Amino acid sequence: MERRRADIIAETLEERICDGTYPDGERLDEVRLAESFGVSRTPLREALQKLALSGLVEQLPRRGVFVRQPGPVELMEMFEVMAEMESVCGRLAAGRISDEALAELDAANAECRKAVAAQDADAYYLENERFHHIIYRESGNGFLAQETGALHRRLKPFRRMQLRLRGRLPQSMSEHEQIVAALRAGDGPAAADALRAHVAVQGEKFRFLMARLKSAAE
Amino acid sequence: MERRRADIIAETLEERICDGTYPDGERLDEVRLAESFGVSRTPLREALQKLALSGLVEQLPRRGVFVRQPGPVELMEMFEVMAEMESVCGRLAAGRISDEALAELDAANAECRKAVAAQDADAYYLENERFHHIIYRESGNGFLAQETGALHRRLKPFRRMQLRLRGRLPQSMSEHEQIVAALRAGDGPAAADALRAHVAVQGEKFRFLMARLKSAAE
DNA sequence: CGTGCATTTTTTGTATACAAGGAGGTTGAC
DNA sequence: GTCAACCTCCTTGTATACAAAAAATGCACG
Repeated sequence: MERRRADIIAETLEERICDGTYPDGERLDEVRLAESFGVSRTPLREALQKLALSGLVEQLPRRGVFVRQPGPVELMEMFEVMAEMESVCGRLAAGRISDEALAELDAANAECRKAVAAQDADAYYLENERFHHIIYRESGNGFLAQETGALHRRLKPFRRMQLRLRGRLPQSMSEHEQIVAALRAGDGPAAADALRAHVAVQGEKFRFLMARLKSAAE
Repeated sequence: MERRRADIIAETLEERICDGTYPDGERLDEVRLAESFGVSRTPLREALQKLALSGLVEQLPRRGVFVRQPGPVELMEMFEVMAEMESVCGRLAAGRISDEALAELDAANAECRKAVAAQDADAYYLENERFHHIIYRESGNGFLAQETGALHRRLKPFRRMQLRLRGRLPQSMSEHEQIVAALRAGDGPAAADALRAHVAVQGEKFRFLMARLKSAAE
């Protein structure tokens, strides 16, 4: 499918930006990166443009590309949108979800429960991701599922963080169960509210983390 | 701001794809287009990649790029998402909108009314666009406003179409007034419902147009 | 006459070479 | 001594040249 060097490079750079290897504001030097990847500037430039369109880097004409980590304000905005989109997915899915998908959700939740028992936040996140993607898909709207998935991906590192807060795992777990209950009942508004709250609380927790990090830095 | 040839070319191509100059499935030849623009393949390729990321063309590795007009199903999906996003904008805006913005909405509506009286669908669409963008902005969420605007832009040619249906202009007008009333009252749910319905009806009208075109072609 | 393989040709992907614009330093004037 | 203008170097943007892969064509064989 994607056998172009440029795409592989874009993927790698995206990962590095998300995991913080390149801090905010860092200039990404074309020639140096090209060397390090063992390619010429051409595919590297294509990769950078791809990143620019995803919003991960800013491209100042004739000046270079700079890593552009979303600030606190933008992050909260993104979490708000994420909450709303998941909410919409849930509302639509409530009327369209199949029995098989409900079983899948149960299975994912069972795995989540195991992870909670094992206090394994990473494993929890993995299954949590599966859980959410099932709902996106069951919205019955491929375009919505894709867009929601894209935003989910972009917020991934930040969503993960807040799971490490004490007591968050069991709380998230119970929210998941409420969501499934609403979906099983075919109650659109309830599913919408439950999902919106579920994601909104993630934003809140994350905000709290940010504030703590900031005050710790001072 | 954007003084790169590649960006200008991307813009031009985007327009041509949207207005149907290049039909669905058309292969976009790099060398021919490069010649026609009087540039080399490099900036042209960058433009094509940009379009690929916006979803306007599909890029088969080692095979070329092809215009990819959204099919009826995908279009309806996009309209559904559009309706939901506008709805969210409206709900948020109801609690955040300023008096100045309300005045702007009134002004835009006044212009719309003039266009209705003049039976000028183009003028109507112009002011209609302004109307909606004010609401996006007043959602108070820059990220949401940007994403909603992007989708609006993509659906633009299809939104325009349905305005030419008989009786649609006055109907749309009255919907606008309901929306402003809900926003002025600070009634989030009402604004959300009004906006969702307003956009959803566009999707419906558009679907009707599609069906008619299709049957006419047979 | 049709089909399958090989060759040729076209086209994409990548590398390199060239041009243009900006950033920073140095020098000269006030 | 300081400010400004000019010059130089470095980086980005663009063009061209090269390589590899896929499509097309022709030839041979069944």
